[in-house]
Amino acid sequence: MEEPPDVVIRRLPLYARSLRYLLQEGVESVSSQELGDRINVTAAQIRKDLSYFGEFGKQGIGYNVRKLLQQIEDILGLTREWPVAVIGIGHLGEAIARYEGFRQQGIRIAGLFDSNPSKIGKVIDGMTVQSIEEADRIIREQGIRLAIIAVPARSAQEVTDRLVMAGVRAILSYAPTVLQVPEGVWVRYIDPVAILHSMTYYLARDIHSTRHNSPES
Amino acid sequence: MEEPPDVVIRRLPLYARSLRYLLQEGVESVSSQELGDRINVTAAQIRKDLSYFGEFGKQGIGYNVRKLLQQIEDILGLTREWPVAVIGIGHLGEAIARYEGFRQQGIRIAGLFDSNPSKIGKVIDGMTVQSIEEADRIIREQGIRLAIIAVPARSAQEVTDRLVMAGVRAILSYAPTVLQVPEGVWVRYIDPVAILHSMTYYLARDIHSTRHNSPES
DNA sequence: GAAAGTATGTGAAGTGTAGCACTAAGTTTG
DNA sequence: CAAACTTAGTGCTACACTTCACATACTTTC
Repeated sequence: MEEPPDVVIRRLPLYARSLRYLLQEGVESVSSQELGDRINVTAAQIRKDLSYFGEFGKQGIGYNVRKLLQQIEDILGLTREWPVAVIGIGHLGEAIARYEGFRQQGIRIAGLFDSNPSKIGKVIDGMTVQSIEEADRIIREQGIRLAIIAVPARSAQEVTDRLVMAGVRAILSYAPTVLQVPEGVWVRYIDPVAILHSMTYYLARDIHSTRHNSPES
Repeated sequence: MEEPPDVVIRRLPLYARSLRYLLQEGVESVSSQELGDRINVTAAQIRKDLSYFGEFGKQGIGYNVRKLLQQIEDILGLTREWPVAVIGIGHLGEAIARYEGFRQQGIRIAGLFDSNPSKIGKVIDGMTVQSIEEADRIIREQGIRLAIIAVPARSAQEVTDRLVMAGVRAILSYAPTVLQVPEGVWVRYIDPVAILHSMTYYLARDIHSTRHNSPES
């Protein structure tokens, strides 16, 4: 079996989420077509994606929602719980710490860290903000491999180096800068400003012309 | 000249940002190689991308930082200011409203909206949270075409329909659900949970095997 | 229980993007 | 001022991903 491409891995969580919604709605069976319509992905794409991991459907029927969800969660490693460190407890870091969506499905906020002494000791949702100095030890002790960075761009690289040194292997960064990491460490970015700036291109163009080409991310 | 693909449009803001940093550092000239090294993009990619819009460099020299930045900002429509409506003022919406990064470079938060009466009237950074009922009028009056959605998944589609009806043409959604929009409306998503869930795949795999394929988003 | 209907899994074709490698044009060196 | 060096712009190639379309398999209908 071939190695699944990263684009496929990125779509799996969307399939999983959609299946969770279906489950809540009490739907027990779904076809690749129905699932695809919900998330604007073609049926063939879904079937191809899943085929990297096995055969999960029944011809003539479709997929059992609960079973497929379990299998995708298993593939993604969501059957266990992943402790996550959050670095940088400004407005954004605090919102992340409080976000219910993280609590579920395999993610557990395991530590909040900041370098600003005025933030340290602050309690957010039952968790105490700790000094960044403590991060190394706690990451090592708890075997934390996932971190979310919400610090200013200027300190993001320094924080990253530190985290990687302590054992973090996957980073979700909200800092508006590209991080350099050694082989074997995964970085993904959340960059709302860049997204907005890319959309203004189309808005500006649409104002000047009437030409349209297909939107939708 | 050919229509630039969307992937290229999405990279332009990254180039722009990197050029802004270079400008702050006092660098006046940069080669595609140097710029690429900073943001982990090949030199050829940068040159190819820019070639969709014209010729901005000097052979043997590279690019004038200030000039290239201006030209990219011009392409992206960032020479004017885009008013943005923010819908959903929970922890995240508030963090968005307070984020300094939005204030700069063409984006101006023009209105904060929520459906929860207990939120309405709240003042955030000098802006008063208004009822979602007011959004239609204000979007029309101010010609707002860009919106950020930070509402729960269950109300995201309803809010979207409303915004589109009022004239919004580009939406950045933080809601964990796929939105259906008519032709001519752009939607992009920020989905930290999906990103984390895609990274756990690699973390889980690395624990079970020693095989590595290249990380980095 | 045969025929019609539905939907998966997948080889093959099609599409789009990234990178190579070369030409052209400028600069620096001696 | 010529030779060596640097770097942009770009046609072409290679590759990766998406979509098509069909064989297969299961279900429902009559």
